[in-house]
Amino acid sequence: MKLTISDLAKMTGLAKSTISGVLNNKDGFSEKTRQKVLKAAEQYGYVPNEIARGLSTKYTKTIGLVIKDITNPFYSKLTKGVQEVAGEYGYTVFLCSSFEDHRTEKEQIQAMLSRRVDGLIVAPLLEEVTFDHLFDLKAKSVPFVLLGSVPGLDSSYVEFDDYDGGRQVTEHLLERGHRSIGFAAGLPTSRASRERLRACRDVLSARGLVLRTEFTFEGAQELVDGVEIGRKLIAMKERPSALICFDDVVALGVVKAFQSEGLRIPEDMSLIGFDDIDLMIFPLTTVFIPTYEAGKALARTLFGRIFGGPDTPPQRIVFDEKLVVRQSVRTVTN
Amino acid sequence: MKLTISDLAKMTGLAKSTISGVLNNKDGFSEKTRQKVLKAAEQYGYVPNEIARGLSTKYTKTIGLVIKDITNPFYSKLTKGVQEVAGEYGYTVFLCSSFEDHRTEKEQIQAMLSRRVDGLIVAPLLEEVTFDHLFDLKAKSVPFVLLGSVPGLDSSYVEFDDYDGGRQVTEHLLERGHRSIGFAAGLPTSRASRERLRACRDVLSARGLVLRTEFTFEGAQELVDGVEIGRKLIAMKERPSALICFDDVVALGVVKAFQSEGLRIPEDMSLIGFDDIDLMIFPLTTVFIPTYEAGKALARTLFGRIFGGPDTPPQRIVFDEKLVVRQSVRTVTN
DNA sequence: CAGAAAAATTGAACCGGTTCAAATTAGTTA
DNA sequence: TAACTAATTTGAACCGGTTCAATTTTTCTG
Repeated sequence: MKLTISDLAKMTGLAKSTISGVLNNKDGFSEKTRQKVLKAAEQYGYVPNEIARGLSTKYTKTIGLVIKDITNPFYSKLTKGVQEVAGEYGYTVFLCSSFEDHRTEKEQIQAMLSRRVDGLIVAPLLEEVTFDHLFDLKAKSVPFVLLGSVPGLDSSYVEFDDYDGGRQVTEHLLERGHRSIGFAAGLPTSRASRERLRACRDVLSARGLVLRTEFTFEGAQELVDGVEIGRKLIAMKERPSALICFDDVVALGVVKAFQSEGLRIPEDMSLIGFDDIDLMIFPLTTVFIPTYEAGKALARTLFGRIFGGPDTPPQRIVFDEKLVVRQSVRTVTN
Repeated sequence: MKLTISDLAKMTGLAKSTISGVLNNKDGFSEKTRQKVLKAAEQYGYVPNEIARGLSTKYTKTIGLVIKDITNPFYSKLTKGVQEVAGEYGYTVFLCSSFEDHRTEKEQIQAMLSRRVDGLIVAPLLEEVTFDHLFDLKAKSVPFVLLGSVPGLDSSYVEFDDYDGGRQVTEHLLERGHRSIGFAAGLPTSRASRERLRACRDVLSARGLVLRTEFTFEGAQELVDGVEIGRKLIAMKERPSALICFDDVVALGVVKAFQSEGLRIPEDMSLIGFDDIDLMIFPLTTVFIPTYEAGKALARTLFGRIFGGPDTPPQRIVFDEKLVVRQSVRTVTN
């Protein structure tokens, strides 16, 4: 059915190796045969089989991207960045989603490896015990770059200064006079969330304040989680004057809950998010995170390693986070 | 470096074919050798090379997904659906974005073919002249499913009843008393947009009304496009009483523009979108489109064809669109 | 316990490319 | 034109699996 290099060889009366050579632009072929081959390939619509090529060259021109959820603007924008750079290099990307499940993450990585990707970009779930699969990658010297560093693993990574983002946000709230602050944290598997929470606690305690447990929520990930947290807050007799949300999506959920009860942000509670997603129309004070740029950086770093060989020193890239003040935080005057 | 089947053969003293057979769960092997092979594979961490396997079996356990822009919730949700079903089948998906460029779309498809994907899901750009690449797929009998039918091409597809969606929306506006309606259409390459626009015109003209050219916009795709259209509308001395937007993202842009000028929806203009995206917190009247389900259906249909062979009759699946009335359309009383 | 049948294992060819040393052809030079 | 060099072209091995007819081993039967 499909035309192979041997077919072309037969048709042109040349050797397989000649066809291969010409098609790969190697020199040492007469102009005559070169044309003959090219014409035949063109005429019969020859499509090289990258699978076969990959088998001998060891390069599949393929990279794997393992993220948590493509539906989240954070990851879709990052993915776009990765794709764009990959395209420049003639690479195609396998998209895998861990769906926030650790076992799935491992399986996906395994699937990528068995498909012999030239490299991997992984946004790993943070699970205390089991980074074995990532250490394995290093041991097998598979080129890979992580989104977010993993303790003890000396690898390339791209990350955001989430601790500083958490700091900026908390200080901003303090400056605006807030003393009672709540925190809607993400899943415990999110490094970013942990860092932001840690920073928040640090900044507060430096002022002699604490994050009260009843104002601290966990596992906020999707819009509905934000809605639920919003509802809980509304139901409380006493509310924090401001809530820091793990990301804009969760913040949107909180806004939705408040709006549906006729409450207003920031009048009834101040709100802050992270990511600065494009689809935001609510004037949410948030933290800009260069996800698109990070996606590109991840891909560039990976290609650096793929083409640079196993001795390429690990790259660490940290992007700054930047507070974007809009109108969801009010000034508290006592 | 990497362990191969021949390595295992040497280590166990068995033949390559034995290793292969056991690893593929073929029967006809004694329990003793079976264990021996399995143990060795486990112990030395053997990872099968799907590339090599693909070369002989012709199955790469890989499908290609060509969409327009992963950043758009419509496509990211659809992608999630595709991924989920693919995962069930042990398949991995190549994600490609055409970035709304026809040449890129062709190149991406070509790239997928050269990587010998077992099948393709394509959300094709609608360009009058050149569907050749899709007809080619059929000619080469590559399994593929389209998102949206292509005129003259007898292939499997999954689509939404966009015409009916456009009808519902327009009739809803008419019922609410609107007579002066605007339309922010998507890119001319969008089938959905065309259908909706056509339906809108049809319904209006059945009532003796027309879509005025100055109220008809084209090329709305991202949030910023919506913002721009919103600004233009605000600047007009006379505005339509309602605007139908190609999708929720564009509608959000319009909302944003209005809000930033202190104007309100629906008081100052009614607004309707399409998609019913999750991230919507504005009470936008919109049309629900089951993108996630469609993604699953696309994948299922594709696997039906992949496993069913070339004689599998083309499947056509049409999902209904359903108006979701919220609060962005006011009732006009003359 | 020989002989036949059944079960288990093997070896070689193949998938569609790449690679490179060896062979062939063309071009120079004396 | 013979001899030598440079330019082309080729053939065989290899990449890591799968497949299946042929062979070897085991088990069963009379």
